[in-house]
Parts: sequence; C-alpha cells; structure tokens
Amino acid sequence: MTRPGRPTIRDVARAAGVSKGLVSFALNGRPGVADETRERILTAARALGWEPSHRARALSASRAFAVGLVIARPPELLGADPFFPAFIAGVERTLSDRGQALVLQVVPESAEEAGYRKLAADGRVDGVFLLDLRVDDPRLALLEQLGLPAVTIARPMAPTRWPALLIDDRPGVAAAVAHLVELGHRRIAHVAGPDHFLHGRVRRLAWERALVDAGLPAGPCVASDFSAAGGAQATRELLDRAERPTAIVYANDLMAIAGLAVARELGVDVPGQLSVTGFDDAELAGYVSPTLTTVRTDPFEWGRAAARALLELIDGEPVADVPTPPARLVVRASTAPPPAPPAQRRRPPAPSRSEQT
Amino acid sequence: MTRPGRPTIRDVARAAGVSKGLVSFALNGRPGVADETRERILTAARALGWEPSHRARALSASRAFAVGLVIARPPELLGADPFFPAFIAGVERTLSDRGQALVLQVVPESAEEAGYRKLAADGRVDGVFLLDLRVDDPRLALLEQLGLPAVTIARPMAPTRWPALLIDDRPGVAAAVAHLVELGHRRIAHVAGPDHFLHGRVRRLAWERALVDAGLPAGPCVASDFSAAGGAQATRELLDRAERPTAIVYANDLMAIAGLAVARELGVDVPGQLSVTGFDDAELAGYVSPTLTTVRTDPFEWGRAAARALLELIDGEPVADVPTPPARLVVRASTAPPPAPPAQRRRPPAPSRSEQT
DNA sequence: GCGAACTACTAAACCGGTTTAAGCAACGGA
DNA sequence: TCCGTTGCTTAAACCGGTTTAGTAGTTCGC
Repeated sequence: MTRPGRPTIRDVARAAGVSKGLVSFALNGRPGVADETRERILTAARALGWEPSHRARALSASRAFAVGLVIARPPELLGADPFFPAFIAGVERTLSDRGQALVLQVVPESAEEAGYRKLAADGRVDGVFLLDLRVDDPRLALLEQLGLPAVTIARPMAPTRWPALLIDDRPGVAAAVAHLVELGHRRIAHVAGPDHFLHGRVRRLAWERALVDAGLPAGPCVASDFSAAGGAQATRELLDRAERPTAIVYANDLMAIAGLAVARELGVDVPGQLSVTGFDDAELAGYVSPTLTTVRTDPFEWGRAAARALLELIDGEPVADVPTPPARLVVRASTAPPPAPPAQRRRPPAPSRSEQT
Repeated sequence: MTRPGRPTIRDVARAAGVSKGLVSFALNGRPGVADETRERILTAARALGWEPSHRARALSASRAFAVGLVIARPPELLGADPFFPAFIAGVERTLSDRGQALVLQVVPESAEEAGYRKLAADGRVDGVFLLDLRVDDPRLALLEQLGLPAVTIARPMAPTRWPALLIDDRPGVAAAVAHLVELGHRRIAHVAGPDHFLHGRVRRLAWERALVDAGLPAGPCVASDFSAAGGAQATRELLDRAERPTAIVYANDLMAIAGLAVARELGVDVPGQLSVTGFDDAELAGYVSPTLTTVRTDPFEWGRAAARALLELIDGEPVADVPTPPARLVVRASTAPPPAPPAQRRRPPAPSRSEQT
C-alpha cells in the first residue's frame, strides 16, 4: 500500500529498519550511530527521495529558519534606489547556501513598528535586518523588547546590543569634496537627505567637515528627501540664490540626476558652470548627460556580510561589528573646474591642512 | 508556577476550563460551541495575550501561509526598475490583512529553476507569482509538475492551468505611436527589450502593429535588454544610421533616459530633432531634461490583484483571469513635431484608418 | 565474577496547533 | 419507557520532525 505524498521520516525509518529517532540522529550527524547503520539510513533516505519537512523542524526546533526585512519606504522611492535589490541579492547569496529564507515586508511608514511586531509574534523569522537607521531609532528598543536578534546596517548613534555593519559614508563624501576642492571650487553646496536618517545626517556632516578640513567657509545646504522631486526642488533653490554655488554634492544619485535636469532647464551648464556629484553609483549615473561623478558603494557585499553576521548571531555565536570595504569616488563628466570668477577676487589657495586622501 | 515563554493553546484551555480542541473550535468560529463557552474562551485568550503559533498551525494544516516570489534578474537591472518595489508593496497590501507573508528569492539567472524547486520542496510557500514571463516559459511546466499554485503576471502564450493577471501593454504602446503619428512623425523607431521576454516581444509587436495601423512603413528596430547600457548602445546605433528616425519608442524608461543622454552627446536635440517615449513612468521620468513622455502603468495595483487571485487559488476557489486597468500615455516634453524635412518630399497624410484612441 | 562505563539503539514525550471519534446529557417521538 | 437525535464537550490521534530517558549488549577494571 503506497501512501501518497512526500515520504516522511517514518518511511525512511521503516525502510532502513530502524526507529525514527535514529534517522534523525544519522541525518544530523550526531554521534552514537554505527557507521554501517548510518550508511544504511542515508541510502534509504536517498532512495526514497526524502528531505526533512521544514515545517516540522521549525515547530520542534522553535526556529523559523528565515530572516526578515521590513521596508518602510514609499514605493516610488524604493523603485529608484539601487541599494535594495543589490542588498537583497547579497543577502540571498548567503542565505540560500544555508537553507534559510528571506521574508520581506513592505509597509506604509506608519505601520513599520507593527511590521516588526508581527514578524516576531508569528515567529516567521529568527532575526531581522535594520535598514534606514534613524537618529534615536525607536526600533532598537522595540527589537530588544521583542527579543528579536538584529543586525543594523550602519552603526547606530547610541550603542546597542546588536552587531552593526560598519558602513562609513564619510570617506566617500570627503573624497567627493576633496575632488571638487582640487578642481578649484570654493562654494560647494550640499543637497542632503532627511536629517533624521542616519545616512542623511552622516553625509551632511561629512560634507561640512570636509569643507572645514579644506579651510573653506561653511557652504549652503538644503535638506531634501532623497527623491527626484526633492532633488529638483532643492537644486532650484540653490541656483536661485544670489551667490550661486559652483558645485553641489548630492546625498544620492537620484537627487543629483534630477539636479542635472534642473540645471539644464535653467541654462546652467554642467560641468562648465556647475559641478555635480552624486552618491550610490546607480546604473543610470553612467548614462546621463553629463555622466555623473559619484561615490560607488557595494550593497551586494553588504547584504552578504550582514546576512552572515545575522545567522551567526541567531546561532548564539558572539558577533562583532562587521567591517566593509570603503566606498570609492568615481570621477566622470559632471565635475570640472569652476568658471573663472567674473570679478577677480583673488585669495591665496586654501590655508592650513595640506593633505587630502 | 509560571511557565516562561508565550502562552499556548493549553494555557488558554486551562484558564477557560475546557479542552484544547474546544479552544481551537472557538477560535476558528466553528459551530458546535455554546455561545457562553465561546465567549469565556475568547476572553481567556485575550487575557493571556495568546495568539496561535503560526508554526504549529503550518505543520498541522500542511500550509505555509506564505507566498513566494523568485526574481532572476541581475541586481543592476532590478535597481533601476520601478516595477518591483511597487508590485511587492501591492502584494503586501493584500497579504498583510490576511496573515500571509511574502518569501522573496533573488537568484542568479542560472539558479531560477532551483529557486522554485526549493521553495516547493521546503514547503516554504503555498504558491508563487510568475514574473518576467518568457516565450515558451519552462517554468509553467515546472510549477505544474511541482504542484505549486501560481498566478502569472501577464498572460502566457500557451494556455495554462494558472490564472493570469491580464496586463496588456499594447494600448500603451499604441497610444505612444499614435501620439507621435499625430505630431507628424513618419520614421518611428523602436528600442526593444529582449524578444524572449513576453513584455519585450509584446511591446515590439504593438509598435509594429501601430505603424501598420497608421499606414506607415515598417520602422527600424533595435533589440536591446532593458538596461541603461543597452538603451544607450541601441540609441547610438539608430542615430548613426543614414536615415535617422525622427522618433524612438523605447520599451522602458531606463533605456529611454539613457537614450536622451546619447542624443544630447551627439548633438541631437530632443524633442527638436528627435522625439522620445518611454514605458513605465518611473519617478525620474518627470525629472530628466527634457521630461519624458511615457506610458504609466500601475504595478502596485497589479500586486494587490495578483495576490488576491493567488490566495483564492490556494484556498481552492476557482479563479478566473484578472483584468487590470489600462495603461495611460503621459505626454511630457520629450515629444514634439518632427523637424521640417530638408528636402520637401510631400506625400498625402496617412490613408485608411481614421480613428485613434 | 560483578558493577561501571560505553555503544547502539528504541520508545515515548514533545513542539502547538487541528481534526476525528467518542461520550454524555437533554430532548422529542412512539 | 425506551430509542434516536441533537448539542456540547472531551480525549486522543495526527502533522513530522527533535530530544530525552531508558534498555539491551559489550567491554573494562579490579
């Protein structure tokens, strides 16, 4: 009498002439099983085409064998951000080797907390990634309260019990500013991301710091929102000012590309009259006109590394913060020396600080 | 003695003074439970803060309460495509109300089949979405063989047992071509997606058909790959030809935007000398220069509808193909009348066919 | 020659739900 | 008065693994 459906551990046990428990032992490579018996069991399992039921294992082990990702951005913003797909692909690269799955939640911003609560309550995942960190991020306390292991993408301001992926945007921004300074720019503006996002703030502070390091006065900064619409609006604002900047450092490529279009509409030549840098190195960055000087990051690698750390954490191993390779400035055609000043207000080149990385 | 951890159905049963089974009955609203008792059970459950273990339920019901999505595109391509995040967000909107989760797999193209096999073998999901349909898609047979319910996004060429989300790109492309024809264009080229992708082929055929309908000769077509690099390359090829097209219909926005940059590099004014249309209406489409005339689709709504259909299918209900609202042409600044021909080769306006939608 | 220790294995409990079969009480009909 | 229903409830099996406790049979030490 053939029972329909997938074979279970019972069928294997019967076929090998042993008990269920022993099959489990043999499969999990535990000691106390005679070599000859283990071989017989594995052969029987293979012959039946048995693989253990993930669901049964999840129940008895009280583990989900999955990790979660809650995304609380509006879809428009997601759609243009090259970060996510690459990050997720990297995560999968690690997960797939280890029989783990990725559970994704895309929720309205208002439902973010509920998203994590639900993943935890349902026991859908054993841990989560914390993306788009905010200043004083309330999710850190939430996850601690929920007892849900997490790896933070970038290091939060307040110390936490969770390991962090050490992403440092500062050298990238610093390199962009240094590049502009080297070209001769002195009025270097910034179009920032929201200041409550850690990466928004960090990039802004890095820009500020780089100006100081170059001995330049503080430059104009417009807070924006990482969106194309926001980038366009911010650019218009900067170019409307009496004293126009000769260069704009954008906090991401999407805003920078929108900025290119605005400059063009206003008849401001890039890079002739205005230099522009982005951040991310999205695919389009190399295919707009002029091609965009930007900072290249490696979200795929981040995903791999973050997933590895999270799985180790879930396994109870002690996990330290994970370093990542530094970002690299990619110089293209959107940056050039500033236009010669209309009135020759000559000043000596930037004082103090002689070196730049 | 307080037992640690989450309360289980046992605890609720004990608190309400009934058996486990009755708690299950009460919770699932099954008949045969006295009203007074049901109330008592629900009260006890609420007091204990109990919610049923998803894992236990999954085991005994042989259901995962989750659906899957396997994405086999290279991450660069994903990153610039506004389709996915919006589609996924729409899927979630449906899922989250019903206690379902989304399991995502991003795999190398070579591992696509393995991705589905694994989702099925692990019992991680009860059904999947089939995206990026190909001509003679082998996954249709695979899923049938695996017994994994599916909803196809767009209707496959060969009939299947799976319901399809009826997405018709043709009216969108037709509207774009009609718009160009109305402006006076007669040499309308196409930069196509890969022809083995259904949406690549469908858009190309729709373009061909629209030319015929307008009484125009077949136009030049360059097969490309939906990427910015591909779009740029294809554009260069078209603009290098002896007889340049006066308009190019691109199969997606990403290629169109890359095309704009190429035109600019070559000194071809858009829309003065060349009109350009895209497909998708990505966020950036409204923020490049010139702003892009394109076809707006609604992937969020598609996600909602597809998820609804898939859940019904999984529940064993008969599911018909799901209609979707038609795409809409969004006219912006990248289209205009063609330049006056250098040599006045006068011909009467397009014959036959008088109406266009 | 007897208990201790070890090896190889089995039986049964367990994870936390759902579902089936059975039990009990009250009720209606003949 | 007895039987057949109907309504409510319980006990137990079940999903398919993991894990613990326990049992034979050997080997070792003294």
